[in-house]
Amino acid sequence: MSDRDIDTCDLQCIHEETVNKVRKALLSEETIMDLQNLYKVLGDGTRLSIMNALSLAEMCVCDVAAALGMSQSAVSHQLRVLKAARLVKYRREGKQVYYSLDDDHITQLLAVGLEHVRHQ
Amino acid sequence: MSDRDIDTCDLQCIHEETVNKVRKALLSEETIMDLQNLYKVLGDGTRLSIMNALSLAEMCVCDVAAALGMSQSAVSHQLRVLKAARLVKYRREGKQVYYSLDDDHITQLLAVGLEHVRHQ
DNA sequence: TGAACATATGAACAATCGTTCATATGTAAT
DNA sequence: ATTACATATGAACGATTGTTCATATGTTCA
Repeated sequence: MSDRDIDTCDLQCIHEETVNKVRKALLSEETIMDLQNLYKVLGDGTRLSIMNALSLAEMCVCDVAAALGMSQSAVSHQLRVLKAARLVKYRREGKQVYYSLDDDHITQLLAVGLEHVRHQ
Repeated sequence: MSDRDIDTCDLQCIHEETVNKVRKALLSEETIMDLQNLYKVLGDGTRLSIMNALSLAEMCVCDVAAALGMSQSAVSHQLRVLKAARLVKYRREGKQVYYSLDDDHITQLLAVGLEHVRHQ
């Protein structure tokens, strides 16, 4: 009963076995959405620049703004997005809030992308 | 002469040494743009689903459409984007065009993302 | 408590993006 | 050549997103 027909589409030329096999093995919609959100967050030049900067040193918000030539507001907004995606962590010290990459795993995430980009 | 002042921003609270050190070590704008484009392409549920499907089997366009319940047009449009980003490759056989992931490197790119997502 | 300052956030506007619909291209048979 | 069909592409519309501007929050020091 778990094997329903393909009801969403009536195209021809289908390799039914392959299609059915693949359908059963697909990642859950939720996982896809999580992945989508992760890569979407990384898919912005500003945020990548921030990540790049933070991979070089822990920095407070206005350091990041100065290093990248951006407004404080824009940086803060984007750090919020990065924080929500668990890509950066922060630490308060007096009036400043210091940001850094969440863990080494994140560095790897960037490294794999860099490898692909440079592999041209 | 390579060490210009910070002219784009006049914020206070700057750790000048850190900022200057980081500025010098930042990736080039071009590299950032390439990375942005890569992750932006991956930052879409439809394209991730297609990648997911192709990681399970080589498939022709209408197989992908059937497996994911999408229109042929939408799939074709997205495959074009994936192709441009060198994430998938294709092979013509008669009227069909078979797509698959470009190489093992791409599989790794997805795997690292998956790891992060599941690491919650 | 009040001033100074680092950071965060809300609203809004411009730009970007993914889909659909219609149609074009290209391949294989008759 | 003409028909059938798999795939590709162009235009356009609606939705999403990143920035700016204005302002709020929260911390330190006098």
